[in-house]
Amino acid sequence: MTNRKEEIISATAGLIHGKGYESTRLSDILSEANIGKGQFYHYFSSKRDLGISVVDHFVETWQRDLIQNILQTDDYARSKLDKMLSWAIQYHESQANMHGCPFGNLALEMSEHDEVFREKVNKLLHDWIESLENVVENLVDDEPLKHAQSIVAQLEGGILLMKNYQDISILKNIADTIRIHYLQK
Amino acid sequence: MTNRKEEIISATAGLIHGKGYESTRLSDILSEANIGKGQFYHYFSSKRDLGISVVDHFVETWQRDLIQNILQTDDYARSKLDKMLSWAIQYHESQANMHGCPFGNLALEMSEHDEVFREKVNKLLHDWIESLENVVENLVDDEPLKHAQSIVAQLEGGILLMKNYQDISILKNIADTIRIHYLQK
Amino acid sequence: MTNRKEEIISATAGLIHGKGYESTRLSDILSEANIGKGQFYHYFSSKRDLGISVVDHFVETWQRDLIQNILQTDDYARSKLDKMLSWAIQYHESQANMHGCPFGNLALEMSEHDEVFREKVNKLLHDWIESLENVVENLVDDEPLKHAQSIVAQLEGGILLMKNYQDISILKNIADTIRIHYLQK
Amino acid sequence: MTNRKEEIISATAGLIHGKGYESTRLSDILSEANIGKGQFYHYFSSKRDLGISVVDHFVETWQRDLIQNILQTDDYARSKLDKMLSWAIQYHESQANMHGCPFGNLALEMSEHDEVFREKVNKLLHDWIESLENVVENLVDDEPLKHAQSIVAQLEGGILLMKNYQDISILKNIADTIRIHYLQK
DNA sequence: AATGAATGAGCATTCATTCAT
DNA sequence: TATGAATGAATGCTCATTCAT
Repeated sequence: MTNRKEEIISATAGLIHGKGYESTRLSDILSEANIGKGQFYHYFSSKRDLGISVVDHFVETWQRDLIQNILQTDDYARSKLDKMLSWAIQYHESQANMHGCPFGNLALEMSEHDEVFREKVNKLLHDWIESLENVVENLVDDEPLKHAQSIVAQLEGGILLMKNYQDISILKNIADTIRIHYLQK
Repeated sequence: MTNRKEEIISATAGLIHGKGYESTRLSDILSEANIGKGQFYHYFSSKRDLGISVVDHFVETWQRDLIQNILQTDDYARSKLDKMLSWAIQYHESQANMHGCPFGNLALEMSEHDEVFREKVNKLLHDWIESLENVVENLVDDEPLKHAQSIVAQLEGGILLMKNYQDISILKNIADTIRIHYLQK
Repeated sequence: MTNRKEEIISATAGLIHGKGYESTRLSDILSEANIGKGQFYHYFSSKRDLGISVVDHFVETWQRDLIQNILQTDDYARSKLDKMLSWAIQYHESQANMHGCPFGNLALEMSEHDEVFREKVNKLLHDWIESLENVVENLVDDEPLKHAQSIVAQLEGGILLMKNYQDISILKNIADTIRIHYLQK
Repeated sequence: MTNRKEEIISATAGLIHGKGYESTRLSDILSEANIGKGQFYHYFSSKRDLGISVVDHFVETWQRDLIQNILQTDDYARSKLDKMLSWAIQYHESQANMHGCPFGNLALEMSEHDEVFREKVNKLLHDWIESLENVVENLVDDEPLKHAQSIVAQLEGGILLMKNYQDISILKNIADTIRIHYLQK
């Protein structure tokens, strides 16, 4: 049953988000998903194969929750940007430990090691920026792409700082600064 | 002579910058520094001991090149911010591969694994933001700390995007956006 | 099947008896048991884990062969003491090299290094002395505990001398002396 | 100066008594004796060379303190045996931790590994038993050698038990039993 | 007589993957 | 489908000894 495969992917997604891809051992996955080695290799050909499925899983979630359900709705641009910022903060507030952004983490860990990981992360970041560009062009006069890049960079950089400070307030400050710049007038 | 120790640190700094701390194997260090195992453990008590020395090495370099020689000079605030952005771009342009920011990389890799690494990275990020706050308060009317955080976040996030895109132009875009916002008037 | 685990324990028991715990290298165990490293760590979490299993194995054997089957039977006290001495001599005579008493060896090697080893050895020695005390109280008028301690000490000391002399006759002399003292009248 | 060599031997004697020969690392010796590697290899050709000197040192001490100054004096036999027992107890009482008998420890650790160590320990044990035989022949009617062996075995076995119990009272019990047997009449 | 840098074989352990059942 | 025994290269580290100065 494919449910089992999905369960393994979900269980591993949490591990990879928290510890990174390399530091997530097969044994961690096995005990987290409560399966044996044979079953693992029945569903996946290698740890990397699972890793790629996990990235796909993250991508699907963000495509749906962030891009489709927030950035590509019929809402007002101001509202969409505001919702995106709230969504980001709530995402990190809901975690017991501040693991950071799964894509930011994977971007830094895997970009130079594995081209397939890099491209999948790249695609998501690109889609995010592109969708945000369409939102932002209603809010600025010039070069909406650069504004979208700047906003995403601020968020990813803010999450990086937040993770290192282990303090969510820095991400909230960043969100405030973005709101003041683009929404307050 | 202590030169040998410095050589090992320098050689390892490049490896850790490029591959991360965990993925840098002792065997990589040994062949990069052209030494044997015994010699390594003569100078360092463990891989982690060396890792900490490497972080200290990065911190010293940035404290000198970025904070002292750019942000804390007698220069005009506008000039300091401009030089910082140019320095960042030149730093990444000079590398064969885009390894990203050593501190950003370590922040994401080590924050949740090793408190000593986290604190050292944290101290540098904090000093950077603080020095930048003093610069920025001459350029904005309100809450210079948040502006400094926002600028550092944009740079770190921009470097993260750059590394994943393997394209430096995105970092240049971010620098442009910062210049337009703070310097152009 | 758990047989494999037992095989490893048995093979290692001989090595530890002959060379001591520390001097028994994992590589010795691996080639003696004819297994690979991975297999070893499949059955045991560490060398120490195996070491403890080996001590348990020795304890079980002695509890059965010496304490239950000799000292705690319904036999006459004189007969029990006599059988114990014969058992001890035969134990060391049956070995190609005189490795000494596994518990005496471990007592001296491990007492100050590892509390778990010490306690396990301690328990066996204590049970031995206690069972012997019950035997001896039928043979002496005063303080059977001290007599039991004295007999065990003579045997352990005699085995120590035997091992250093590499000559079993000294142990036989000790057994004679004990027989003359407690059995001849 | 030869004083330096003696200092190294003395410092190492304590280490080997406490930790055994194998577990005493060259680095332990170096820091205990406060010397560098070069100096060590100036005085000794190897760790084993030092180890043999340490055994010689122990042998000399016991030859003097036990055999000459107690067993081979003009004292009464009863007094000599009594003094020997008191000397043994005081020897172990004066130590912070109960390291056991240096010769018993070395006998078990080295007998099967190194013939030179074995022979040196053997010689001392033999001399001890021989001297004690001469004492004991005044106290018993038959086979004084076996009595001397029995007494030494009881002491060595008692020290072994004492070390494993980490309780000196068991050695005192053994000494009592020997006194009652040979001295009380 | 002395220093400590350098060597390298050896150590216990980890881990993704394969294979027999 | 599923189990977990088996593999073996690789990892970080130890340690007695040698060597250049």
